[in-house]
Amino acid sequence: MEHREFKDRLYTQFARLGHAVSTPKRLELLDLLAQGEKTVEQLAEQSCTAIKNTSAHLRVLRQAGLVDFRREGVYVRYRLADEYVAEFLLALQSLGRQRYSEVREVVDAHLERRDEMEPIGPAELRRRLAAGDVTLLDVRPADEFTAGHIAGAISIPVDQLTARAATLPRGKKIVAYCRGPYCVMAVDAVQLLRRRGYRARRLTDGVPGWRARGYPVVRGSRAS
Amino acid sequence: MEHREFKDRLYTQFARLGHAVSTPKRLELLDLLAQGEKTVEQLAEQSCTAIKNTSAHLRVLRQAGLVDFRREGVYVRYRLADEYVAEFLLALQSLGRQRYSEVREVVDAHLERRDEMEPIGPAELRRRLAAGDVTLLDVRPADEFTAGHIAGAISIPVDQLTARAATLPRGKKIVAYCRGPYCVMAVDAVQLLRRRGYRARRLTDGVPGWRARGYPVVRGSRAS
DNA sequence: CTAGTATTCTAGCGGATACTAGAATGAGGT
DNA sequence: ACCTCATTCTAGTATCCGCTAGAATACTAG
Repeated sequence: MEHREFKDRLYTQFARLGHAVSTPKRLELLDLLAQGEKTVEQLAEQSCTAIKNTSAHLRVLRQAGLVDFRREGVYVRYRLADEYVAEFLLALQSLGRQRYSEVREVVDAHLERRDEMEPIGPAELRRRLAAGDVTLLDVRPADEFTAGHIAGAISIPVDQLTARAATLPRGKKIVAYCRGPYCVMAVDAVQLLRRRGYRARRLTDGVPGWRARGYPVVRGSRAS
Repeated sequence: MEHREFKDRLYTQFARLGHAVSTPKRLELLDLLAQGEKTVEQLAEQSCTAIKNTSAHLRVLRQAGLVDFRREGVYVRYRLADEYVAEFLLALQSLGRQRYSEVREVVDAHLERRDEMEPIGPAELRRRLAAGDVTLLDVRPADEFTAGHIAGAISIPVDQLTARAATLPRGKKIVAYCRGPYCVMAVDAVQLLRRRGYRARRLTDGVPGWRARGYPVVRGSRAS
């Protein structure tokens, strides 16, 4: 077969992608980067990995063309190479959730309270935002909010929520979101808010899932 | 961090998927299986791999939950676990094409004649099929046609095309398709048909891409 | 220039895995 | 029961890769 070499080359290229996402740590790093640009140090801390190790994984991701970086002063900031990488990540996790009962079991075991959060989907939230009858709360760290948040959201990182909950309007329902369906911050936030008497629910997705639907995402530190 | 174990478990699961598609041979096997059920022997032959080796790769794919199998007499027939696996494959290859100039270069170098084939996309083909002004030709092996083909297509495997080309209607335009955008069979078919005076074009996609759009796919050995 | 910090590079170790060859299993046919 | 054939399992080897620690690089501040 004269086509052998062609096929080998072609599938070798595609396998670069597979190789890049064949490791738990790299998938976690990509998920973090889907929230926005981050330094090596931030990535290492947030993924509980040694910096050297993080750097090595980032090197692999860079060689696979999934991430890009730029120097900014002393720091090196990494980011996803483009939005299609984020979409691919979503597709991978979607297939994982579908094919692996272990994923569902692990998530249910750790976020067992999830069903009680009355999770709301992106489509319904969009309608409610348009109707203006919900307060949308981004509980991620402030820099991730700045890097990109759902239009109309206000930012209160979950570790400041105890102190700042009182600033939230009492009457309206609150919807909290965080990094994505496997992130605990929104779950914690909803639980905290409910204990204080707010009517709070959890968004099933994070910014990447919201953006993938073509819904509006805003950059900047202040929601209007 | 108490969540560490949760995250590790979760991303370890997702990494199973990545690991499964981190090898050229496994990607090639999945692509072949996207055409329909095949025996180990067929897969080994069509991927130019030793049977033992093929079996080992299929084992990995099985453990990753991407393929399923059943015994049928002496043979073991493998198939994709479900349609979402095929969609994921398409997503992976789409990102690969987008991110890797090597993919485009390799494809262009090997299928250099591709642009001359006046490739037609699925959406346009669908309109033309509805209008009834094209003959749709499936040039894959007969068993892949039987396992699933585009509604309205007729089957002439590319290696029988020389003998059977005369049965094609002269007046209508012909659109040929094969396994997908990286398969050479349709390119060869179009070239052969044009030398004989037919007006032939090539479909940019195969059955998996057609199906993923929700367009009609038919099983069975005869197109009506 | 020097000092300090963030990040990358290099080398070594241990575990995983792709490939190969030989043995074993499982189903059908005689 | 026996034989045949498709497939899988087991064992062995070479290779790759993830982790770790020490050295080197790149930038900033003074």
